[in-house]
Amino acid sequence: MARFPADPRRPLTLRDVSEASGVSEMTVSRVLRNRGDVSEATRVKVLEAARTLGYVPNKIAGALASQRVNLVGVIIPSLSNLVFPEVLSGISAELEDTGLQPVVGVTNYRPDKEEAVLYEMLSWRPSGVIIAGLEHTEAARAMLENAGVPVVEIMDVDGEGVDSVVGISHRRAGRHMAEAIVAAGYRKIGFLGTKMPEDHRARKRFEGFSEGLAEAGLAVSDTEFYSGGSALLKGREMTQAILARNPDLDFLYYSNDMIGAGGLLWCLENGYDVPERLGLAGFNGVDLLEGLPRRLATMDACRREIGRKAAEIIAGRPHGGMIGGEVIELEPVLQLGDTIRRR
Amino acid sequence: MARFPADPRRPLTLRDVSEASGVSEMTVSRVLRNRGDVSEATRVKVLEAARTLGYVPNKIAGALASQRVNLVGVIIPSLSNLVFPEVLSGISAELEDTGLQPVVGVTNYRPDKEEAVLYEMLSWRPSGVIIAGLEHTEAARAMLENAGVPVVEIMDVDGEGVDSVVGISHRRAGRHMAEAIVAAGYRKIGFLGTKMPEDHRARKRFEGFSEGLAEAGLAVSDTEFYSGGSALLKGREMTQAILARNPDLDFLYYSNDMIGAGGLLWCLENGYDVPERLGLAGFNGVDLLEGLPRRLATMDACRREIGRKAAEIIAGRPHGGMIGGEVIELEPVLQLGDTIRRR
DNA sequence: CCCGTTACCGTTATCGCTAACATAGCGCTT
DNA sequence: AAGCGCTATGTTAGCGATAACGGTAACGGG
Repeated sequence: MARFPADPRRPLTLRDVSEASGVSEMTVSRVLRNRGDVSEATRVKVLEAARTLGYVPNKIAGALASQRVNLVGVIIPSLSNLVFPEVLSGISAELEDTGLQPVVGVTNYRPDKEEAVLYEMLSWRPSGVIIAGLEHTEAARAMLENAGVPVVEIMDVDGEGVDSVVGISHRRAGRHMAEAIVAAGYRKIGFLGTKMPEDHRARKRFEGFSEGLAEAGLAVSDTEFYSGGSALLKGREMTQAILARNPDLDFLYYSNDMIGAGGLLWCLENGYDVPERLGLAGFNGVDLLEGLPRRLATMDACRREIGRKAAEIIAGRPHGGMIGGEVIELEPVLQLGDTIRRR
Repeated sequence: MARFPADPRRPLTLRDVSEASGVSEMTVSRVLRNRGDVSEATRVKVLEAARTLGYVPNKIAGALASQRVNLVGVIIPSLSNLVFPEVLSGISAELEDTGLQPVVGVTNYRPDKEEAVLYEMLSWRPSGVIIAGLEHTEAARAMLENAGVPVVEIMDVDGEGVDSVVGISHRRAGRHMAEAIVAAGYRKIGFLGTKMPEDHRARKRFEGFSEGLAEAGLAVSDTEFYSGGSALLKGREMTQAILARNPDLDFLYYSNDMIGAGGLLWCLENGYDVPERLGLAGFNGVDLLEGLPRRLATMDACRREIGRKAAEIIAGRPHGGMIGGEVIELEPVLQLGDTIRRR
């Protein structure tokens, strides 16, 4: 892999390839991008030269000249939540052969971090932005509006979006779960969730859940919140705590499957009769649940599908075409599992 | 948020800000990058103008002009493995206030995908590359060597690196586990793992494990492999299968904690005396294990620490300074938990 | 033999920003 | 008053690619 140019440490440019193959830079550029007419002979010559030199195109220069960037910014709160990697996988799959590529930014559920990440992303002039949630700082919202590229807000449809929106209604999801629980005859219901004030979706589920209970003349009897740590362990601890405080609860609704799984394990170990004496339910439908001793009731949050649809919208917009934003609401499916009694 | 320029849809540039604030583009650039001396008065003026216009700098142009890119490419096999998000979190934490920013690429354990992702990343001329594993295609290796930026290969030290290497020896990890198991008096040992031929680290653990047993005059009595699906569930199924085939096994070594956890749950449900009659161990030390009925024996793979150290190396290299690569080997810690008997 | 077509390839002018150098104004020294 | 050293700002010349257009060779029909 010898280097012809004078300074062996200078990074390679189109010119190096052009000199090595005896054609103009423009022709090399055409070959490398498969664009325009190039004779088979020179095409082979150029590719050969590029390969032996080990040339890697400089997309920075390319993007500046063409005003085109094949990146899609994806902004999510966390990677350790398991839900978001699944959304990502849906996005990647859909983007696979569109020439577009996702770039991920993580906010840790902090609005200021989200704003910073968004700013950073937009400074690379991506072809589109996919961002979790509908709640943003004022500045972030302004940036999204003025970005001049398609924006898709995902996960949640309960609120006003900037452009397109793909998600589920967490409020209705909570309400549906409440209805199912009431229908199954449970009456003294506890709620266990995260303490994070910025987890708007969990909050909306809780609100919808409360409303659903209210319609049946019920209310949440007790709540327990946590933050940080191993979710499975927290689920155990919280379950123990809430049941110690309130032994006559007959249902526990967890804001996610992980703490729900922890609660389930704890209940089984401590001899609770699930689902007769005590019902349990989580949220998300993570496939981890399949390996549990009993299948926890949950609701599938359509994570992969949300990713797919969002990517589809970005990929479908013909280069900045500002068509009106669409709102796609998916229907989460209730899975009763083995922890809600059936009759 | 009014727009002064003629065409209201034209993206903003430095010139717009410069005209709005009455100074040269260069001065605006200086203000926005906090570089060079600018009087407080003009600084305020410029920031004000930039803010009201909603200007977002164009890093593409900036990078081209300055030959500097604040991105670090991070290439990992998967996001659903839980291990890699943790590595990522270590990287992000360390990069937090260096001005550098990680950009993630996922290979799905496919060498050809890895090569493609690497090519794509290098075409953006990042300041460094962090890549999982030591095994790459020939072309990928050549790209890494000629990239002209620091490269850190992570997770594994059993092999030859391109530049710097941060990880643990999976071979020795397997061997240590074997020694601990033998020392605890187990003799008929089964191994359960992934089928993936490209999971070199799991393979190396298995090899080291076999060597460790061999030194005590033992061998792996039976093996069971899987691919895809819910790891927890697979752990159950494999455990059932291997024990049905080979009821006198007295120890099961799992290649990761998830299938180990599934196995543990299955064993407990089916009345196995763990750890007396049957010992179990996994690998990784994921904190999910804390919520299990019993603490699975495992070895911490130092995931966060690996991320930190790798990022530290990238951040510490003064802009392309090609100092010789360092090799940092971390020591995984054996945690006996409750599933290896102690005497 | 001329001219229009087609197929291929080169030239020129940016893209938006920053490195490096140039310059202007100021206070102070000697 | 000239000269010096600052500080604050402007000017110039690219960075490495691509868009848009221009040019040329080869060919064929009239």
